[in-house]
Parts: sequence; structure tokens; C-alpha cells
Amino acid sequence: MCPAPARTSADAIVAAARDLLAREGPAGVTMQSVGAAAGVRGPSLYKRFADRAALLGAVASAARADLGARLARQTADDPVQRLRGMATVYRAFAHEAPHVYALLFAPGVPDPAGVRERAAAAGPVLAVTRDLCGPDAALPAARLLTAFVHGWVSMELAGAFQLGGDVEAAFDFALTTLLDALARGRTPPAPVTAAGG
Amino acid sequence: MCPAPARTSADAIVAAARDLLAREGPAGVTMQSVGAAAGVRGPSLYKRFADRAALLGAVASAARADLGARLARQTADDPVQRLRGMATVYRAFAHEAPHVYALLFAPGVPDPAGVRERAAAAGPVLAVTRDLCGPDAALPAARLLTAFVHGWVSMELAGAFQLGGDVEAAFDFALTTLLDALARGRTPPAPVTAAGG
DNA sequence: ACCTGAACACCGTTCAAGT
DNA sequence: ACCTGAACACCGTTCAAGT
Repeated sequence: MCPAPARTSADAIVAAARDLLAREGPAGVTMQSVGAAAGVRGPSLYKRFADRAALLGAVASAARADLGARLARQTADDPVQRLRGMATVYRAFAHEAPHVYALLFAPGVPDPAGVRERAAAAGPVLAVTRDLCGPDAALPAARLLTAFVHGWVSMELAGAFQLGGDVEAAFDFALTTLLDALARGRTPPAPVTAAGG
Repeated sequence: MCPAPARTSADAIVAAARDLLAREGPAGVTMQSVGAAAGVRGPSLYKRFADRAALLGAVASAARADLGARLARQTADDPVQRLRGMATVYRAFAHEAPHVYALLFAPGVPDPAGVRERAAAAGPVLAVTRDLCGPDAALPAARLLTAFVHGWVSMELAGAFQLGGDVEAAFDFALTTLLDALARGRTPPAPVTAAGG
């Protein structure tokens, strides 16, 4: 029995903002439009988020968790098969909602959950690279693979591969080349001490 | 003897905008601030650029040309040496002005020079991958390398590698792994018909 | 305790008026 | 032909006033 019961929630606001971002891009995510989609006026959002950047940070955090869950759902026994599945899922996630994906690597978007969240997201990838090329090379291998897949979809979404060739086949070729190289199990030239995506 | 001689130029405006972007980020690039840096008022910019997006597109175009020139300056005979040099130069370019670099792959930034410009920028990379692994594998190899290097610096700039390890050594390890794999000269599984960055 | 309308500062963009 | 001040629409953000 509060003087004024809540008419929305942080989760509902984040969901509304993510949906708007996916459908209309960043320009469609105004405090007014997000509020309206969550059943409230713009200024009310400041009750739960410090500002628009914090709200976008929460959207990024939710999207990262979602992507991490999809990656963790890949459970093939063969590490190469599992990594292929993860790469496909990752790429599909990016193509499904390009503006949401772009937010994950946007400079200046605060990361509320921080380091712990990024480590959790990196978990499934590290587990499979450990299977593929051993504990010593697991981290650098994960970084190499993540950088490649992120770079590839980022370039795709920016329209950098418009000049010809079968992009699907090219991705498959590149991924195969990478997985082959990593399966050969090189060890890194310098010791690496902690985990990180 | 025009009724009103020009007090600035498209090039000067682009240079001013690029400088502001490098020093203050996108929020610092307002029509007013760019105009002031170019010796003119905000509304005058519309005489030479359709809108802010077009101005940013011109900045991206100039930065791409600049990056392309730096890559082309790498002329070591050994393809592996040349590619290492290019990767280092590319990474330095991104670290030097992160906000400018981010613009190159920002979705929604118009590309005025278009396909031809992107092909020209890809030229030096294609030339060296041709030397490294032959004409058939040159394009997919260039795409693999570009995607990796872009993805890596993009993750670095987004703060994705904060969790530990020597990032410098990790980059070197990853690059070596890639170059080794490509030098082995696999051919792509499907024919590719045209060039593209 | 949460929500709202009104207000403020700021920015992109347009345009009639100057030279 | 180019530049400017003034104006408009829009957005993020604040806050006093409501319930």
C-alpha cells in the first residue's frame, strides 16, 4: 500500500528499449518512446536509470546474457562441431538484430555488470577452446576466434562485403582455416594469467 | 568577384570535423562546433553537406583514404613481414583515434565514394595476400585477415580485453597463427568471382 | 513512493534577409 | 553565391506538484 504503486519495472523498460532499438535503431530509442512502450512518461524512466546511457547499458547487458545463453546451448561433443555451432549462432544473433548487436561493442556504453558478466559470457567459448587445443592455448584461441567472428559480422553489417563472392561460403572457409590452425595446438609465446573474452 | 566569396571549403570542414571527432568524440561534433572550427556558422555547412550524416560520411571517407595510404606504404618484400607491418599500422591507426576508427564501421554512416573506394582500400591487402597464398585464395585470405584485425581492435577499444594477459603478445600470437595457416595456401571450397574488402 | 506536466538547455535543420 | 540570425521541432534532463 504505497502512496503510488509502480506502473512498470526496470525489466519491462529494458525490454521495451531493446525492442525499439531492434526495430527502429538508436534514433528510435528516445526516453519518451521507451516510456510510452512501457506504459509511463519519459521522465519516469529516471526513477530507475540514471540517464539514457545507463538504460542502453542495461539493454546491452541483457542482450549479452541472451547471447551467452544461446552459445551455452551448443553441446556437441566434438569441439570443432561445437565451435561451428557457436559461430553460426553468434552470427545469426547479430543478423537478427543488427542494432542490438552493435550496442555490445559500442564505445561509451556503460557495462553495469562489468568484468564478471564479460567473464561469464566468455565461459562457454573458453570451455570449448580448452577441449580443442588444451588449457594453455585456450584463452588466446578464444580471443582469436571471438575477434574473427565479431570482426566478420561487424564488417558484414557495415556493408563491407558487398563486392562479390559467396559470403556464406567465405565465412565457412575462413572458419575452417582457423579451426584447423588452432586444432594443431600451438602454444602461445608468453604465459597468460587470467581469463577474458 | 562573386557577391560573397567562400570563407571555408569542404576539405577544411571535413578536417575540422575529423579533429573534433578525434578529440571529443561524436557528441563534440555539432554543426555549430564544426562551423566554428572552420570559421563559419553552423547553418553554412548545409551549403556543402546535405546534413550531419553526410558530413560524417565525408570524414569516414577521408579517414579510409588516410588508412589506405598508410597500408600502401608497407613495402617489405616478404609477404609475411609486409602483412605484419600492415596489421601493426592498422592497429596503431585505430588506437590513435578510436572515435574516428569507429566511424569506419558504424552502421548508417553513408559511404559517398562507395564501392570503388572500398575496393581501392582493399587493394594493398589483396596484393599481399596474393603473394602469400596465390590468386585463388587471395580474396578469402584478405577477408579473413581484415575481419580478424578489425575485430581485435574493435574489441580492444570496447574494453573487451581487460581481464588479463599480455594483449600485445596475444595479438602477435594470433596474427602468427593466422599467417602460418594462410601461408600453407589452402584454396577456398567455392569459386569467388569478384574482389572486395 | 512513484508519476506527471512544465520548463530548460541544446541540437539539427530551414529560410528569409543580408552582402 | 555564400553567409547569417532567427525560428522551429525535437530530445535529454530536472523538478515542483500531484496522488
